Amino acid sequence: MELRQLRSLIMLVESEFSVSRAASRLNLVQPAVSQHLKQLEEELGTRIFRRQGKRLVGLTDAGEKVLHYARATLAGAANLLAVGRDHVEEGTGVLRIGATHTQARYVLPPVIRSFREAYPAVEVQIHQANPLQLVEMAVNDAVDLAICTEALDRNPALTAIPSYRWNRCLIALPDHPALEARPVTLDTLCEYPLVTYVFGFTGRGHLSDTFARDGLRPHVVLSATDTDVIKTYVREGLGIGIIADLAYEEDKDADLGVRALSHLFPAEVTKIAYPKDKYLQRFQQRFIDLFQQEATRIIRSSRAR
Amino acid sequence: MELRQLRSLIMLVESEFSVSRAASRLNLVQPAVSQHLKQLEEELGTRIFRRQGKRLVGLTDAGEKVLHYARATLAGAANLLAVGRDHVEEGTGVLRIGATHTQARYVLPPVIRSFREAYPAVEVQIHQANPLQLVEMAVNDAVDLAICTEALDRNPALTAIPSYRWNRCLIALPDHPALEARPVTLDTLCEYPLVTYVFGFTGRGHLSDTFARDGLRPHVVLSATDTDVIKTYVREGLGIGIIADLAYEEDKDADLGVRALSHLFPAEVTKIAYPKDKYLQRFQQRFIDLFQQEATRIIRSSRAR
DNA sequence: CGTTCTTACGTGTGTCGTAACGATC
DNA sequence: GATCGTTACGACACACGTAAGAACG
Repeated sequence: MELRQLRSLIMLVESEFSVSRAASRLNLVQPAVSQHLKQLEEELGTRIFRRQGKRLVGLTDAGEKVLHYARATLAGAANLLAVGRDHVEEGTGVLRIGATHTQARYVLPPVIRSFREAYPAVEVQIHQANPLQLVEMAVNDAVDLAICTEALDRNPALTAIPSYRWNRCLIALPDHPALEARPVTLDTLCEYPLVTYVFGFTGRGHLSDTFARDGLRPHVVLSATDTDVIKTYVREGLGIGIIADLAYEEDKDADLGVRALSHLFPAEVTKIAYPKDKYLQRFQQRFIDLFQQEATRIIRSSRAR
Repeated sequence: MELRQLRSLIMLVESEFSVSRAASRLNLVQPAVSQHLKQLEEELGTRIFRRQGKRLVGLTDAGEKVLHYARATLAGAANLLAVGRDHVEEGTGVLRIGATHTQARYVLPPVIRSFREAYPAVEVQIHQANPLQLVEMAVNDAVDLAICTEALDRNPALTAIPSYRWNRCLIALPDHPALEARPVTLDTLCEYPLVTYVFGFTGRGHLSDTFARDGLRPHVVLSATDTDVIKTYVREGLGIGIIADLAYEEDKDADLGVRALSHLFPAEVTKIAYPKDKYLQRFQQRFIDLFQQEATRIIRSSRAR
């Protein structure tokens, strides 16, 4: 059994079972990959591919298990090489971060800035995705670190480090009556058309739960995956917005009224995660540290409101 | 990076850093292994071996990490092949069991018997060792399943399945006064010379703790790693014995008096363990099931006393 | 008929074994 | 000087690329 055979298997799966595409992505010719797959299946002595004619269209049950261990094997090999790189080309390489829109747009910029000062030779990549995608990307080593609030701590294959707590705030046009309520209650929020996140994004789960627990039905007129869209439509007068407090920017959002909502909803915890047993290079570890530092700064500044 | 290089690395470590021995154990010539190690070190770009002249004498810090991931990588590969074997040569292979003396001598025989009936083509190996060794053997894949009472659940790399509870009993020559005490107390046990297990073996830890908690100092005149030695010296009249109740055999030990001690000491739990994420072949899974069944039988028969 | 995988074949890389050399106790 | 390592070299294997053939829509 050879590592290249496993690479071919995995790339095949990630190429929707097109041998040709897998081959070109591996910088190989197609017959080479065919041979890898054939040899692997022969050595195992079991069908691992589902076929339609001579086309491969999926994995058998055995194949799924094989895929799992193939990933584990290559992950081990990758970690091994990472140990080497960490000791030699110190401070060079690639840092692949997976993050949701909220993180990428409002939290990461200052972290990235100080990281790039410390490690100018490291190429930083940010891959934006939704929480479920981020989990999968982290598990399959499509990113080195995943940052978001949901789902990360549900997967036992990941180590998730809690980084900071946040809550929501209400934004509205400055003259909107909702801003006047003392205090703002769940009922207040239900009186007006709401603009907030799509389910599964940025704490929307707990938000819906809270309304439901009080038997309330908020009138959501628009749900978006990112905060900028929400702000835009609040400015359009479509309704009042509920966003993550860390997404309210004192300077740029001065034209919007804001009220904290932390007394109404449970706090959310944003985490940073990576596969258990992954070898973290020094600059990756350093990035986590920087993120944690920045996180405490964020908390302080949004508490100030 | 090639798997054979990792095999050479691991075999080198397991051969006290003798390249020649590693080579012969791998059925290779010595220059081949030298080349593997050289290539590996070159590809990593870091020293991974500590050297004295041209002799390899140990690993650097980086080398230790490399070794860890090399093991993880090869474990993945082994699991992958196991998936294949499980689907093809169903019911053939090798089952390597690590067990303490008590398990091997008193618990396993009936399990092995029924397992061999079900899988006559599987070669069963029993490797006797102490609990700490068993943990290491399980982690390094020197055995497939490890069975003992201590230490197994302390290692996060292992899945440990609790199988059965047991406690101790007192054995003595039939006319010994200790057998007459109603009830037998810790004080009773301290009145006579004691023969029991060595620390670290077969529940000796909790035994000592219990005496210590009452401020008692039992008079241990002989400590052994296995029950047969204890029985032998009890028969010699050296003192009274404290052994695992499951090690008292109704038929063969009829010449010894016995009293349960479960009211004095905390129960012990024997576990069966294997590396997390190890692929268990069907017959391995079946062995665990058989062991669990036998375990419940044991409990019933020793409760009967 | 284009797409996709298989089969066939040649070339070049590289792995391992043999053998000679060097170092260390 | 015996043991254990490295270096040098050659033979065989094999992995990959090219090219032609076969199934599928």
